Amino acid sequence: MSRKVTIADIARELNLTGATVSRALNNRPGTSESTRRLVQATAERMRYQRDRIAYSLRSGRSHIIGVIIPSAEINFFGSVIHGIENMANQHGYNVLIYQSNELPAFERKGIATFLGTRVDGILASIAKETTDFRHYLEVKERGLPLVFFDRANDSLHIPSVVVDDFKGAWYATEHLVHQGYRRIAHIAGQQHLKIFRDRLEGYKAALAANNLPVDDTLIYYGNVSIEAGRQAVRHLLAQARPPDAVFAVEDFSALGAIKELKDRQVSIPGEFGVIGFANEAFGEHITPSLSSIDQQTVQMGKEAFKLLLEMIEGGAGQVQHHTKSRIILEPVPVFRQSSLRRPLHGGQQP
Amino acid sequence: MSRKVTIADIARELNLTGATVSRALNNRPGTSESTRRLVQATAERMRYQRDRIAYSLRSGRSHIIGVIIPSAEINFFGSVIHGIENMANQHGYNVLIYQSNELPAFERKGIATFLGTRVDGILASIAKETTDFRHYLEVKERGLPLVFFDRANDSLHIPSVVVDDFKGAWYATEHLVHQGYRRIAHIAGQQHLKIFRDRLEGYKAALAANNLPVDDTLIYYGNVSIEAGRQAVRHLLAQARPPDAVFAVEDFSALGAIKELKDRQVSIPGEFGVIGFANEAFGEHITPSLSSIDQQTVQMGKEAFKLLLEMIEGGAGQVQHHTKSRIILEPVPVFRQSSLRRPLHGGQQP
DNA sequence: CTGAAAGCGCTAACAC
DNA sequence: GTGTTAGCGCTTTCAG
Repeated sequence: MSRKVTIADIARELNLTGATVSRALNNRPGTSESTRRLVQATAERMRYQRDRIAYSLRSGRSHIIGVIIPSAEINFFGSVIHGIENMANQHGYNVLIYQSNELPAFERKGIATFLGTRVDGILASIAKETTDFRHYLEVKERGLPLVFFDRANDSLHIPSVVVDDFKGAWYATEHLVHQGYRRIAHIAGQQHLKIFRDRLEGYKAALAANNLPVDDTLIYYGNVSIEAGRQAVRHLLAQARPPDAVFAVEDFSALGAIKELKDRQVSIPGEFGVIGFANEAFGEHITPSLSSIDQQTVQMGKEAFKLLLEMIEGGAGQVQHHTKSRIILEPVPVFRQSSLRRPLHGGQQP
Repeated sequence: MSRKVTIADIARELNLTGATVSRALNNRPGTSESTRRLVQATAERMRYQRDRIAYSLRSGRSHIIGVIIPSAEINFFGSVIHGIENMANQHGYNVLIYQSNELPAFERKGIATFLGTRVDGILASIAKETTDFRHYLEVKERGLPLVFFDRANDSLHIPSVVVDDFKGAWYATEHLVHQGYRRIAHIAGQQHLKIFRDRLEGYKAALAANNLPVDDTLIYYGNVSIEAGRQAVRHLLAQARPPDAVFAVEDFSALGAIKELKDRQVSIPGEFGVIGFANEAFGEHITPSLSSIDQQTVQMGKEAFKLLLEMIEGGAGQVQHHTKSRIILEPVPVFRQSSLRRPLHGGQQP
């Protein structure tokens, strides 16, 4: 085990002192051009590598950011992490992962270890079970930069990066209208989550804007699962005036709906149109392929890191005023077979 | 920004000295029961939190492990990370993520930053483009615990956790035999990757063991993609004596094969059986649903961490001898519609 | 332009 | 049992 080479080693080698070597390595003023070059060359030769722990202790900066996600197993978050890590890496930061498993207790533990590790900032997506947000507010009060992504909570006044769920739902619903569907149902998600509420509102608004009535009997409240999608279809088709299309709050409900419709020999998209939300990987491969709304996951990760970085570098105090503290990404519709019964072209409007 | 509370603060509060407080907090011998309790209570009250940076600098241990993966966007790795992080968390460790993006240059950079951060160990899955393994050998020589997962390289003699690709391929192939298929083709992957070579060998061995000839014209060498799967089917069906089933080296090729077969109105599994490898999420949802071999991703992450932990705690030197340095996980067949043309039951053997 | 010295917060040796 | 001291590796005053 070859011992690590330290600044002291280099200093000894060159008959200098640690201070000078440090200055030279960091290109700080107060060293002659020649010694700086000499020092840097020897450092290279000796394979010197700055000890970030010591650096952190001294400087108070770790160049590490902490990221709290519900689970790395969920595709969506893997994709966001991808965006975060790539951007962080470009800026000399590393990424510490912590999974909440959707439980507030883990969130608190994650924040605690992050504080101990002196991360320079925290990115977080709130756990489903979290209703008390004090641990997040404490982070803010400590002056540690914090940015939410995807699952945010506006009332906390903490910067966030989210996708525009309202608009995405609007796009999805309006697309079904343009495709000639007239009774459009909605499979809704748990209403205590803002993202699902927003989608419901977007759905309603798009109907209204297109002079279609909002019929509460066409809204099915489920729990975001394949089974909920199946149940929704059973429920909707049993009605006196059944719908001819459905916008599902996310892709798994949409998948359940498609499965149930196929079981009942309802042709998609001919008799019935389906569109989901999230653009999960499977949507492209099922039959019929699933139309959906893409949430720009990688971009979300990148924007979240950039916002955090501004806060870190700007000094957390001022950021609230100087930087845009709420970034809303544009959802991107992805139209596939499940909702297309007429050719797509530019002039879709009536 | 309320300043951090340190051991010194507690000591001052109690008219003690830092050393005693430290001992008490860490339940180390040499403190009276009463003071220990007192100290711990005050620490709690003052919301003391141990500074891990200082701890690390002093102790040389960071309780952080570094994980190098090709990309967090790939499902498989997200799932492994899930296993790693959960297990690490249980043992008081945190996980630093670094993506290689399949490039050795990033791997080297990742290792360098990990060394700087004094991670206690490294878990890595080798990038596809990596052919020179010196950076990994250096980690080993420095005595820093290192474990490969999934993408390993035996010749380096570095501990690893992998799934038994040979056996998985054997299971897949033999299953097709048991289902009555007699001319079984294989869509192979790039042969410079060991995992793909092993699957090819498992396929051949299973055929031989079942007294079926290994016919080289039934092996298609592709590049692991949907398109390769389609090409393979086109190629195979054009032959004088076409196959009646195919074992694809992974699920995307299998998916391509299914798409092409459906386009050609070949009935699955009646006329033609298909099985893949990896048990990707989409396989369950396509039509027909895809049979595959599960790679135990979460388990892989957990085992990898446990092995690394043994090395960390045991002292890296001895581990080579004391611990099982190569863990081979049992692949788990998942039989679905694409390969089932007779009912499954216990007595499958002829 | 360079050196000496202090200190980030913690723990481990060695006193007492 | 508790205190004193030193030091992990680095940066940053303050002197020279």
